[in-house]
Amino acid sequence: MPKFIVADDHPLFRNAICQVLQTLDETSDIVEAQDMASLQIKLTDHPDTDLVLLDLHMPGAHGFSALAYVKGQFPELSVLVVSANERPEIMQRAVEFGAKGFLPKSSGIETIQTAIQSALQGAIWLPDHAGVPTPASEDEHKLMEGITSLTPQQYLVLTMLAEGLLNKQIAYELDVTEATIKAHMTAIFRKLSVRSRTQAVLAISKLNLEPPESITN
Amino acid sequence: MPKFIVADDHPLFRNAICQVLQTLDETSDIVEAQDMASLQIKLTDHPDTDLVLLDLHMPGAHGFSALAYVKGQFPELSVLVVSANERPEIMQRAVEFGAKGFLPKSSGIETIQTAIQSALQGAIWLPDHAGVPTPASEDEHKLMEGITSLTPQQYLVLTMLAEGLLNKQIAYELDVTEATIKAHMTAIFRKLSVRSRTQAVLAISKLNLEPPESITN
DNA sequence: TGTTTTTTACGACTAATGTCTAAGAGAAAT
DNA sequence: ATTTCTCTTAGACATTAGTCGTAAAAAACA
Repeated sequence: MPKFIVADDHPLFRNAICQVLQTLDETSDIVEAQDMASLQIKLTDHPDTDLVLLDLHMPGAHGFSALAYVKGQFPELSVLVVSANERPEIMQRAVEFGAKGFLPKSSGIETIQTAIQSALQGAIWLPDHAGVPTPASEDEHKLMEGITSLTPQQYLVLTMLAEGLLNKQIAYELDVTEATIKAHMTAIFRKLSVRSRTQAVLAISKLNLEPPESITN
Repeated sequence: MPKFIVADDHPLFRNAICQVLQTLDETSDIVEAQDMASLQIKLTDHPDTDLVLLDLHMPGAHGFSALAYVKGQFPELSVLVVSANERPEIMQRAVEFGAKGFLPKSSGIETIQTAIQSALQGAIWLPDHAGVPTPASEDEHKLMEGITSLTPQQYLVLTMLAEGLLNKQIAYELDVTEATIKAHMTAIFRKLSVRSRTQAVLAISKLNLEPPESITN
């Protein structure tokens, strides 16, 4: 009776994945999440989850930073990245950054089954066309480690910063004082090895897999 | 006797392109540029240029923003975008944003010749695998228009902002007062319809074609 | 050549950011 | 039960960022 969490903001696709999970094992325990906030909650509520199917484009998820954060919060958790992206480098990066594999959304049912089976058994799975590994730079790893070390609240603040919000606005949204946000900012800058919010934004935008977000819309 | 400017920071590739231009017409007048600053100078020195072969990844060029800026400064100029990127949406976008076509760096010599001939004659040229057009969003066009309207100095300041530099650092580099940079910033924000440097950085990072720049290194 | 228009530049002022120190509350781990 | 970590806030302070009005310089234009 494997436990899954399917994290994807597209209801149709989420359903499709759940269907496939059912066919694999009818006793599967399946939980769904549609954004990073709900994923956080589900992960805390279900610490014995065997595998998370993670879309890196949900609200609150900024590309690989979402993967880094989840792996930071739950280091032992198995994560299978699911994305519409088909670029071989991206697929390789997912594994390099701690995922059990990369599943393109264009995959057929058998492929999805194979990938999940593989991930459940602890193996790495990648599509045939994933190509040869192209290692990430030193800086990229440092950045991922930084995000890994962020606390939940810090990650939340970072995502809101990445929306272009002022400290004042973030404070209002989270119902805390501006002083608190400033404190979080300072902590975030330290962990990401940057010196300003501008540099923080630049840093995490380097982890975005989809180039112009609007291009894929 | 057509006049060309080949703008690419990779010397080997620049040479290769120049070779091809020679084979097309030995009387060709060919000028080279290796970054946006030198391109700016060459364009001013050679106002009768027939075609610019523009790489969108040169120093100072932030993806499509470079195309927008060049077209803004020289609206009548023909530009053929040259890039290692192979994504169909990106190729379509180049044309949508005013280029005469998109030439992948992986192209063979005959292909390159065809593309240049086509561009010289005023026609649009795209690779066979460019797929169907996927129009850019309203916001994207607004943003491109904003960049188009930037003055040379403003564009320069914007690129330095996109490097994560402080106003003070930009002022030092350009040998002007911080007050001047601040004035430029305000003007840039107006034109890009943003309210802070953070939002400006977010805006132009949406025009970056290659997602994580370091991934392709 | 004389006249707009644009670009670049700057100072003064206000608002937003970021750092440091310190400290309380609560949750989680040992 | 004690320690550790996170989240929270405050105040004081220093720096950075952003707006407005204005003026010189350069470019475009008549």
